[in-house]
Amino acid sequence: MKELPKQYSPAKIENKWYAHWMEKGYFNSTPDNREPYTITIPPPNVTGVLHMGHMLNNTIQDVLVRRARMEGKNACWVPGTDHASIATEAKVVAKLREEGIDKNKISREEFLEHAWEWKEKHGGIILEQLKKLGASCDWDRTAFTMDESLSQSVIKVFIDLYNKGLVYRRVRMVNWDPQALTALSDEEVIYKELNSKFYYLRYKIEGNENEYVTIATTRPETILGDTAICVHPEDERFQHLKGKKALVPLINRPIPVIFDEYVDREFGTGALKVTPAHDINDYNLGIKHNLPSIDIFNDNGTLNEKAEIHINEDRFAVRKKIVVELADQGHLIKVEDIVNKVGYSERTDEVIEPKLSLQWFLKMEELAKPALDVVMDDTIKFYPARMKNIYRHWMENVRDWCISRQLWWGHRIPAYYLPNGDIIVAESTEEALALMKEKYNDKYTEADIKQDEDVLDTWFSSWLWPISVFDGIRHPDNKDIRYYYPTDDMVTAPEILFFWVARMIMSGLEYRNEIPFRNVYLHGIVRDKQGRKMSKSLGNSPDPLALINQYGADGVRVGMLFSAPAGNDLLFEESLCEQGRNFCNKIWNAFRLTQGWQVDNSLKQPQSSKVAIEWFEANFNKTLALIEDHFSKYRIADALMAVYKLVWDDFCSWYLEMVKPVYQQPIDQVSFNKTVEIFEKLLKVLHPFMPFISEEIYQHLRQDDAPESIMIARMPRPAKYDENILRQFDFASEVIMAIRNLRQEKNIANRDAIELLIRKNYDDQPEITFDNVVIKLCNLSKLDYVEQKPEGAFNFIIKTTEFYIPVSQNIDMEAEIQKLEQELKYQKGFLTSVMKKLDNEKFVNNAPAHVVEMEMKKKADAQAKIKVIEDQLKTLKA
RNA sequence: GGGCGAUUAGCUCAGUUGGUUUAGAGCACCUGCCUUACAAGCAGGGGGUCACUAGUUCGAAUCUAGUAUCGCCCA
Repeated sequence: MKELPKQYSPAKIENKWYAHWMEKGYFNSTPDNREPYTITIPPPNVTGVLHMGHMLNNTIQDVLVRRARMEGKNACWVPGTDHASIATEAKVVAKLREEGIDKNKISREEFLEHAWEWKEKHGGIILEQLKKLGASCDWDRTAFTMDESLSQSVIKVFIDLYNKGLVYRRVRMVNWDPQALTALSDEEVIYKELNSKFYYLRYKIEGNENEYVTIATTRPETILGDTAICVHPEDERFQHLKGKKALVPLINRPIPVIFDEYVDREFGTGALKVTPAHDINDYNLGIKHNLPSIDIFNDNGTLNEKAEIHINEDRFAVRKKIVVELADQGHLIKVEDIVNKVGYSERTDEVIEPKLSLQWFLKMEELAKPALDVVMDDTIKFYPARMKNIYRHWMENVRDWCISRQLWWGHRIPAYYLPNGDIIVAESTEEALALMKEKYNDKYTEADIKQDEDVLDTWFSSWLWPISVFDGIRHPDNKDIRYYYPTDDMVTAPEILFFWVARMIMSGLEYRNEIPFRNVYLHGIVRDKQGRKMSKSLGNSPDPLALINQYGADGVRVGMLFSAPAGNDLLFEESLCEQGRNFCNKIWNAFRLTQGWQVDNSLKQPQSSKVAIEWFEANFNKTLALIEDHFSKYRIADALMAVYKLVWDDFCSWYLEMVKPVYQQPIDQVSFNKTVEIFEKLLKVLHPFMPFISEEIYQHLRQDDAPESIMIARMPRPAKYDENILRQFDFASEVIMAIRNLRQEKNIANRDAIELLIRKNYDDQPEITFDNVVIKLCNLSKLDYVEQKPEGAFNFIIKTTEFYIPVSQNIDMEAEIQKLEQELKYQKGFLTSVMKKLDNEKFVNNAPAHVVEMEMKKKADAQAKIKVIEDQLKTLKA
């Protein structure tokens, strides 16, 4: 037999098996008569590279998919990427700039050519990286949100929603990103707490030389866009200002003083400057009081001519300058420190400018209601369930979704504008022309219509993902969509619950009249050990591929899952991967051990091996049931831990030690075959978590008639098992541990054989099932049952059975007595606590019968044990 | 400011409608071992008044209220 290395080395093995699986097409799925199991990947950003969050996300999905496949389901995991409008466009613009090309100087078509070129070259790196992790995606189905079929689906949906009156175009206050030069949805704005300054500014009252009104603001540069001062109608301090006008400092524009209960009298000075063009609340006030809006900003965040001063200077530069000017001219009363929240662009990290802008919106209210219902009534189950509350809160307060973006990379909005202001929404220019002709005859020609320049929000394509990857929008009755939809599980992070999960549910209900998935598993965010989010700028994120090189994909998968109890953020530590790698090594060495055995088929199976096998099988079935229960609750970390202990503790530490032949002795045929069979079953249970090493060893062990890959083998199902043998083993293992402990305490080397004498009390019959195992694991030369306590022996008590180990050396009687007295004290304390309950009439009367019974048994056990200890103490002291 | 959730061993977490030996796991830690599968290992061990206070109950880590601290979401 070939010599196996002492240490498992994953690199070559992992590449070999992944290539093999691909070649055999095991990842591919086509509809058949089996039950489907479907996951659509949360499409990573096409500009992205693999980070730890993806590792966790995709490890979980792969575990679920591989398990389902082994359960005999037709498993389909659809991979893909989204086109990430803003991020990709930013990358392409930057690349062009490096090449000396200005985006503004080239046409839309030329730009898109560059963008596609970039995508072909750099997009999808992340999918290649997922292969290193072992992801069993059906790569033939790889989708991209700008593929033809998915693009057409997006356009179709836009048109349909427009025709239903759910999509509309309107001037509204939007979140403007002055760097990306586009509007963003509310969800793309991240509010950060900042230490800011609160400037108290006084405005002169028109016509009164020495009269002022003082306001407080964090954004002094916006005074140039003020169109009113607002105070509370019941505020005594400002009654005299009724009908008066204030003058905006520096530019002396008169603005009215208005009265509205919106103002918080306690906050600031109680007087509020109103800038309708640059604050959402002011905007609403402006509408109510019919105020003009003065938009003082250019799209790039510099001031425009409406500001009158500081034209073309940046908003933050102007803030600094204007404070000085206000101070010089006596308008600045004081400056306070204040903590406030400022919105930043999720993509560019630029400070968001609230801006009035003509944009496309999707009405959410009607779509949200049914999407809320299916989650609240558990048609779609959330794991962890508490996320339902968060979901509900959002869905009940949902606002219309701004879906247009001032970008080129993405799905161009299919709206065509006519010279008379009419809008035609159509799938193509040809169709738009046809519709125009229908409506206006030959009044206009193609030259008169102009398509909207903007594209749709990327999420407006992602929200169709579970449908569009199966082409279910364009062809609602195709075989794939009918078979795979609704999908089974959606695995994602809570941070995109609203961006994505909620909207997928809406679109699913709208376009399939059916939920998109049955379960949503929300895992936490991967953080470093100090609880900080992993990020490039902090440099606290390990490189996933480097980790895989170092610990193996199996090791890293195990490490990720160990730290990921359901729903919690996980604090990642590299040592967890090390633990995963060590686990691989343990499995590998168990394999090496069995490989080294010579089989002698003339040998009779020892009783100890027979009983070991019976015990292991019972234990295996019990654990399988536990693992299934964990999976049913999406407790994947717990399921893994159960497998880990089953393999390491039960199989390696107990079972193999029990059946292992003496060094250089052969093993009998029956035990060998059974051991291989057990090992194979364990590998199957391991496979979803550790696909590579399980396949490698499976291939060594498998018989010719077994499935040719563990990937397509069947997952063992729990069978009935004998509780009795588990109980007997528990007792035997207690005895074994006690003897090991005693050997260590008394310095008796393992190679020195010892004798064990057992004295049963209370007429108990000896249970001899595991006696041969005890003899073997403890190196006993003799095991006997006796009536009398022997002289000159160490002893211990388990339950009410006394154990003696005779020795020639002197025994420290004091120490033995002390040990027994300590145990006696514990037992008496325990008995007291039990008696407290049993002496309580209310307890005996009210508690359920089985609880009282249990307490009675505890009492009897404790009393019996106390008596044994006391008897022993008596003899020792005599 | 509004809402949600958490607080159990040094760390990360279980603890399933309140009752299974006066609370469990993994890691870390301590002790002893190079015992021919594995030192990426083996054998053993210590460690918690379940955040605090009151209440409900025969019985509370578990239910209720309040307090403190932390986290997340939203404005």
